[in-house]
Amino acid sequence: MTSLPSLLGDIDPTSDRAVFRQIADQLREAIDRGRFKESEKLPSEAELVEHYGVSRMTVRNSFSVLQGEGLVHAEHGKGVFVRPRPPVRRLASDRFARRHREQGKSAFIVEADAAGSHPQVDSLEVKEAKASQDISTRLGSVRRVLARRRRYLLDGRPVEFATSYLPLDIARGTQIAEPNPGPGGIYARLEELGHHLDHFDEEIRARMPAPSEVKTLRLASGVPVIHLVRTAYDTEGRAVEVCDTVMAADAYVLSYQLPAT
Amino acid sequence: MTSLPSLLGDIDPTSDRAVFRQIADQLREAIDRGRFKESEKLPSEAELVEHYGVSRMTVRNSFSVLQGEGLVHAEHGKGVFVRPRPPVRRLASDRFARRHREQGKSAFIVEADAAGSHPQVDSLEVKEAKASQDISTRLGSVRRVLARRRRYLLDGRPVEFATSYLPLDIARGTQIAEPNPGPGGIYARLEELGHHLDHFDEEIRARMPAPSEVKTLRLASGVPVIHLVRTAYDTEGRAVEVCDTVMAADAYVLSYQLPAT
DNA sequence: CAGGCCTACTCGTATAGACGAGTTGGCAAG
DNA sequence: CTTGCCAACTCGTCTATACGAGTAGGCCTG
Repeated sequence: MTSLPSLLGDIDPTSDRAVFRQIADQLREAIDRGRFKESEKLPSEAELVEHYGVSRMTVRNSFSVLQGEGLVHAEHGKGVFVRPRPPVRRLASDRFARRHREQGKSAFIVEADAAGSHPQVDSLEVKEAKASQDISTRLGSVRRVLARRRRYLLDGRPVEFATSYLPLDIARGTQIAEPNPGPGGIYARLEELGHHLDHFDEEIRARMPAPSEVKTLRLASGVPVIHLVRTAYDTEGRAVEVCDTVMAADAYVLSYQLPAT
Repeated sequence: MTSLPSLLGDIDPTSDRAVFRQIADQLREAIDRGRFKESEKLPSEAELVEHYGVSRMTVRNSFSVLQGEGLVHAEHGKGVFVRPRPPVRRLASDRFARRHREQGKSAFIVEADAAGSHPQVDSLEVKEAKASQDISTRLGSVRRVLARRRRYLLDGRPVEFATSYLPLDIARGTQIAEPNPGPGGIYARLEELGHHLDHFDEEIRARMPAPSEVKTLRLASGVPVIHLVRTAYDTEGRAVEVCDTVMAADAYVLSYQLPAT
C-alpha cells in the first residue's frame, strides 16, 4: 500500500469545509492539473481511507461529489477512473441544407464516416399514434401522427435518441411510413410530395436525464442531456415535422450561424 | 407521525433493485404524478425511515439520487422539497438583430422588463488581459484582449455569467473599455467604429458546472449549465468579439431558426 | 498446456449510532 | 405584549462494521 505522498495533501481539521469536500477538492485539483490522466485509476477507497485517516463512507462521499460533477466514474470491481472526454460530434446549423440532402446517405452516416467513426442506427420503430398536447400544438392542432423513433450510435456508443412526428395526412401511405425512408431521408421525401421546406425552428434545453434516458443512452452519472425539438416548416408556413431529440451532452457541440442583420 | 399510506408503497425485498433505488423510484413516480407538487415538502428522512423500515443512510441515499436528477433539493433544518421549475428565459436567434440594438437599452433588460421580471447586471469588470489559447485562436491569433465580465440576474437570481473578449487594437481607448458601453451595447459601438457586423457563430455545449460556477450562479445540485461561445464577425471577415457565456440550464431555452436551403 | 477455481482486491449496499447545525414554534420571563 | 430561550424537528457530517458482488491474476488440477 503506497502512501500517495506528493499527489494529495492532508485534511485541515480546523476548516469549516466538510472533510469529504476537502478530499473531493484535492482529487479534483489533482485531476485538473493532470496528475491523474484521462481514464487513469484514482487511488482506491481503501488507500484514501488509509491516507487521510477517515472512514470509508467519507471517502465514498467525496467520490460521489466528483461523480456528480461528471469528473470520474466508478467501475464495480475495478476502481474509480477519470472520465475521458469522448470525441464530440459537431452539429452545424447547415446540416439540413438541401445540398447535403441530395447526396443520398443520411447526414449522420456521412458525417461519422468522414470523422472515422463507425455509425449505427437502431431501435427503428415506425408507428401511428395520437399526438401529445405539445406535439399537436407544434404541428398546428394535428390529432394523429406518424412517429418514427430511432437511436444513433457511434463506435457502439449510443449518443442520441430521436423521434420524428409527422401529420398522418402527409405521411400515411408514403415511403415516410416505411422503416427505410430512402435516400436523403424524410426531408427529401417531403419535398418530393410537394412540401418544399422553408425553414426549421430549433429549441434547445439542457437538463439531467430521466432514468429511462440514462438507460437508453447508457449515460454515466454526471452527464446531462441536450434536449432539442426541431420543427420543420414548408413554404406555405405549415409545420410538416417535429423532431424530438435527446443527446448525450458529452458527445455533442451544437453550432449555429446567425445573421447580424 | 403519519403513515404515508396511499402515497408510497413498500419495498420488495426479493427484487435485485437496491432498496434505496426502489425508494427513489417511488418518490420520483409520486412527484411525476403530481402527488407532491412544486415546492412541496417531501416526507422527512425520519418519516421515511419509519415507513420503509430502513436505516437513515438508505433514505438519504435515495434522496441523493433524486437530487442528482435535479428533481428535489434539501434545505438544512427545513426538509426536502420538490424543485420548482423556474420561469425560463427564451433566447431567440434574432436577439442580436440590428433593429433590437437601435433601441438603446440592452437586450437583457428590455426582454426581462417585457416578461415582468426584475433584471439586474452585476460584477461588472473590465480589464486588459492576455488571451487564452482558445480565445486567441477564435479571434485570429490576437495576443492581448479587453475582457468584459458581467453577471445577469432575474428577480435576484443569478442566471448567466458572461465574459466578452475583444482585440485590444479595436477596443482600447473607446467606450467599449468603459464599464458602461452606452446605448445598444458593445455591438453598437463596434459598428460606429466601422466594424459592421456580418454574422455570429455560436457553439453550444452542456455539462455539469465547476464548483466556481455553482457558487457564481447559486446552482442547486442536479442543474447543468449551458456553455455558449459566440464569435462576432464583421463584414471583412474579421472576428471582432468572442463572448463566453455560462447559463443556468434550468433558466433557459435557446431558440434558433435555420434556413432549409 | 488448458481449464477451472480460489483469493485478494475493487466498489455496492445497508445498518446503527453519534454529534452538529439550521429552523420553527411555543413558552416563560421580563 | 415583547423578548429571549428552549425544545423538537429538520438535514449535514462522520464513524465503524458487515456482507454482497464484480474483476483479475495466480495457482492448482486434470
